[in-house]
Amino acid sequence: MTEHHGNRYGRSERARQAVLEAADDLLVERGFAGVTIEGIAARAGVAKQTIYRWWPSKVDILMDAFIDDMAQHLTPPDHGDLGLDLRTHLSKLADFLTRSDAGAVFRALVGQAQHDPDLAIRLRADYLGQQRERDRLPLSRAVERGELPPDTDLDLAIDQLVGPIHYRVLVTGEPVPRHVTDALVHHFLVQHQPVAPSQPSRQR
Amino acid sequence: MTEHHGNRYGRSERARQAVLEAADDLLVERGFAGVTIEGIAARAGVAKQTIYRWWPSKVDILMDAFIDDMAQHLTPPDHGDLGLDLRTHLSKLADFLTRSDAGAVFRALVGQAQHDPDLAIRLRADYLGQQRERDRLPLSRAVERGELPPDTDLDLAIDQLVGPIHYRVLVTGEPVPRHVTDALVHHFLVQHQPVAPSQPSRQR
Amino acid sequence: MTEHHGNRYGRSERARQAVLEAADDLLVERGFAGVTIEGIAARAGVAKQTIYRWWPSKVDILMDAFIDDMAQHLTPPDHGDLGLDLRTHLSKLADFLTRSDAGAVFRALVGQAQHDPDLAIRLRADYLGQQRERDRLPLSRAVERGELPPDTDLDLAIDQLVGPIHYRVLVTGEPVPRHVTDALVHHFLVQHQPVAPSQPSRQR
Amino acid sequence: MTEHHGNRYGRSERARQAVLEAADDLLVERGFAGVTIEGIAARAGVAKQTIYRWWPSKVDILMDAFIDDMAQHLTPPDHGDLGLDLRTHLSKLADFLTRSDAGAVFRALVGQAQHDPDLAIRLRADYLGQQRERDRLPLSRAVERGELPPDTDLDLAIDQLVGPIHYRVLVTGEPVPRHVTDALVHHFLVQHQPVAPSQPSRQR
DNA sequence: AGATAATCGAGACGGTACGTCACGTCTTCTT
DNA sequence: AAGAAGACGTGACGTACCGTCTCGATTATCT
Repeated sequence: MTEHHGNRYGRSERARQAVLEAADDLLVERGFAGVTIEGIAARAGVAKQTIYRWWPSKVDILMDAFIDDMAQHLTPPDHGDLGLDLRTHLSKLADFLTRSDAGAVFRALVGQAQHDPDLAIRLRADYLGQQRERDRLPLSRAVERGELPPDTDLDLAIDQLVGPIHYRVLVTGEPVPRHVTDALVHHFLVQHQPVAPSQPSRQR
Repeated sequence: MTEHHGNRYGRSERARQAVLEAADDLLVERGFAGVTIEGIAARAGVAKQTIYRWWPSKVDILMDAFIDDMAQHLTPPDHGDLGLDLRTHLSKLADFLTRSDAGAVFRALVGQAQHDPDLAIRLRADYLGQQRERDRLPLSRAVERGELPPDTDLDLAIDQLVGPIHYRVLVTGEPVPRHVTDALVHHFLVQHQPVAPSQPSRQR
Repeated sequence: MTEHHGNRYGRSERARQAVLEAADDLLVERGFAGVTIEGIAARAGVAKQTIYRWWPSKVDILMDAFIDDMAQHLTPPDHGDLGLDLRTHLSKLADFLTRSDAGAVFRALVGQAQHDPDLAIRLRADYLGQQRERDRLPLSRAVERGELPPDTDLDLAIDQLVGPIHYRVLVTGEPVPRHVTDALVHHFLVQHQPVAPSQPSRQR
Repeated sequence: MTEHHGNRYGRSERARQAVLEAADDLLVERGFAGVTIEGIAARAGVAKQTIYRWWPSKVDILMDAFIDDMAQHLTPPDHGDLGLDLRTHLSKLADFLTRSDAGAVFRALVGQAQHDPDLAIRLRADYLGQQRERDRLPLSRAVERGELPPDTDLDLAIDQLVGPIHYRVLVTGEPVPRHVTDALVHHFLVQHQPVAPSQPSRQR
């Protein structure tokens, strides 16, 4: 890819990358209010018009940055054991939400989505759909393996597993340590485990 | 209360009410971005300085408006039965979050809190603490009645019950119908019911 | 006059002066294209909005500055002698147009008026009318004194006297030295002097 | 001339014409400020780069358009009579300045020249020099015929004749009807007519 | 019965960021 | 080589609100 300043046959990849990085950096450094089009343009060494040419608003920039970051993340493992898979997945999810830069962008986007129905729709279309697919994987595999009954309501199950984590992150602000995610998985398994009366031990 | 333009010994209640109502109206009519100090002042027939004298920022105005609205809401009932209490409470909570004007203000405040750590702190101090007390009531009463074991982790229980509801409201945007809240309560009860090994049926 | 930052009972005189001076300075230093609202605001230490509050455009600022500068200028003398009055007046006019800062502003305004009919109208209303009155004074006094016939077309006379000066200044760019203005006056007097056939000398 | 999009051996005459016409049209339709390179390019169906390749600025385009229009205009007639020649010439000049499209372009260029010394120089080099030659013709012929004394200052004479017309057009905005140009000629002839003491009538 | 001082309305002020327009330069592909 | 197309960095435009300030009017209490 040759360096150029743009022409009709394609936009400048250099400008695109610089904008996404600048937006990401500004969000982490100064918070959502500190992300301004002018600030991004100045930090990225890019013209405001170039930003407006390709992104309708600053949240679209953050969305692009977020999608780029998320490309390969949060795909749950497959150990062939529901409990282990879930514990690993939820723990990673909690870490992502509370500790990573991408998680900070996600929180900002979800926050802004409360004020902006269009953003909410795009966020669901561009990210949450895929994420829900990933969240569903360990469960559907468990159904196939017979670990879960075939009539299990997987959507409700996902809400039960990831809902409390998001609630802590977005509402109460409490941390989500490992023992919390493990406890969520434990209670979930209790609900659905075929009750085998004579073997009471089902803890990991 | 007589109309007046200021006096030496106290603020104008009329101005306070007008500001809170204007802020509320603007939020509902034009969304969070449409709530501006200048807009509130103009609609309330109040000087900007009067607003700045009494509120540090527009979110404080919304918070005041919200607290006023919430004064007596969402106190869970006491039927003496954990399942019934929880089903009623969660259903009301879901309605509040998804359907009421106050719920719209709450969603806006939670959204803004993602960008504004100070607001997050105030929101927890001024509202969430009380709300969590109310959420805890049915559970603590159940412990006293012996419906739940005394070592139950009530905080985790609350997260399990209200977390999925908030997750739907704030993140996925899906509705929270009655059968969802009932299912949440059902699964919660299954987890904590003293396991009676020889009677596998545990559906209500 | 107490220093203040503006209130409903009057604008800031300090800001007004600073804006007019900044505009004047920028015109002289960088030319008309160098006069920008942002530049004026920056140099005057004033907010752009303050400029837009009081002036519709940059030419209005220059007009104000010009009117201020012109308040007491170019009033022709009264020596009781038409030739002397006119020679003095035209010479001062030429100096004003070619050498003074105010003249530079005038040339810029006349230039812009070629592109902007509204400005042309305002320029005539706010300045040229008064200036024409001043130009007319020596002539009307001469009529009263009997130096000029009472049916003299004074408007045409003014055009004949000041027209060539403006032509040089605005069109050909040639200088307008004293001998040129004197020659204009001389020829004008020749035209209108009552022809006394037997006394050919009529030069001063 | 075949339609083409560039070739190796010379510029596109089609593009040149389209640019000049577009510039002219925009000036007449939207005024000087409405003439932009981007607007010309769009209307002419020409790339911006093509314009920049051949003209340094938009005023150069207007200048080209103006010179094209002016090729054969305003050459004064030769009736062998100074008064008649001048009356005809000045009347045509006034019409050109006040009524023609080319006159509108000329006024715009003179206006812009007040802000742009480079343009002023080019305008004088490319147009005013030739025009001054044309203005001088009737006078120099009159000198040759003996109608004017050989020591007449022709430059001053031209300024006296065309100066007031330009003054009205550029400064006061008054119309320049026939009787005004005739009066200018009349007064000019009075100045220079050899004084014949015994015949006072010298009106045309 | 005033006098008085905090509060009120109004709105001008110095700022920041917005989103748009046109500039003049560039790169690419076509003719 | 010249042209059409259009992306690029640049800078000014005019607008919307921000939070601060000053002003004159209002009015409940205190002298």
